[in-house]
Amino acid sequence: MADDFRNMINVDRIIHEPARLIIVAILYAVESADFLYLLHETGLTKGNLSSHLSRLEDTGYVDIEKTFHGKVPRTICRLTGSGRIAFDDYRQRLKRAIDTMPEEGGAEAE
Amino acid sequence: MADDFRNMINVDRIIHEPARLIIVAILYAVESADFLYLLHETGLTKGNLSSHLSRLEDTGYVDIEKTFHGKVPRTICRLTGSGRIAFDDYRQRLKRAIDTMPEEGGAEAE
DNA sequence: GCAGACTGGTTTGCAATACAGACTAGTCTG
DNA sequence: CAGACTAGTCTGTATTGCAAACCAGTCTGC
Repeated sequence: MADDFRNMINVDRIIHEPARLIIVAILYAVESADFLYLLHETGLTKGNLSSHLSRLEDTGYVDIEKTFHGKVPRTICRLTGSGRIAFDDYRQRLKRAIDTMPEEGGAEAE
Repeated sequence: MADDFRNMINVDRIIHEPARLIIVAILYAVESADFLYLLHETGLTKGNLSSHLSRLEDTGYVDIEKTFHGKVPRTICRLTGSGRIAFDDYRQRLKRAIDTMPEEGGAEAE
C-alpha cells in the first residue's frame, strides 16, 4: 500500500533540507536571482546561504554566474535543467507521500 | 505571499528526517508497534532504528515500553499525544508548503 | 550441560552536515 | 585617506545520521 510513503527514505537529501528547498523553489519561480535577493528572501545568514549555494552548484542543480554590476561584484543564480527536474520530482514524491500518510490510528501491529 | 512556504525553514527537524517521519507515520497509523515490526517496515538497520527511537523518546514523541514476551525481550512503541500533534502539524505545514510552491518560472528577481 | 547460533536490541566511532561568526577584497563617503 | 559599507567566502564547532561492533540473554545440538 504505502510504498509511495516508504519511498520517502530515498528522498533527495539535497532538496529535502529546508533551507535548500526554499532556495530551489525560489529559483524555480524566478528563473534568476542574485545573492542578496536570496539572502533576504530566505532569511539565511550569508555564510549559510553561500555554502548551500555551493552545494547546489556541486550537485548540478544551480548555475552560478559571477558578474559585475558596475563595479560591485554580483552572483547570479539560476536553476539548471536537472535542478528543475529534481525539484519537480521532489514535489511529486512529497505530494504522494502526504496523500498516503495515515489519517487515523487504531490497529495493532504484532 | 508564500509565507506558508517560507515557513518551511521552521519545520520540525525531528519529524522532517525521513527515517523518523516514516516511524512516526507508522505509529500514527498502528497505535502500537514493536521494534522488529518497525525494523522490517522501515528497512532501517537496527542501530539506526534504535537511535531514532531514542531521539523520538527524548523529544517526547513516542513512549517506549520494555516488556517480555515470554522470555524474549520486547520493546513496544507508541506515539504520545504531543507526537500525534507534532505529526499533524508537520503534515499540515508540508501540505500548505507544497500548495504554495511555484508552478512555473519566468520572472526576474533583482 | 555447555558450545555455538540466534534474538533483540544498545553503544560507539566515524563521516557528513548545517550553521554562524570571522575574515577578505574591494568600493564608496565625508 | 580613514572608516563604513557591500558582497561574499572560509573556518570552526556542534549536531547528525549511519552502520558496525558489541552485549545480555535464550535456544539448539550433541
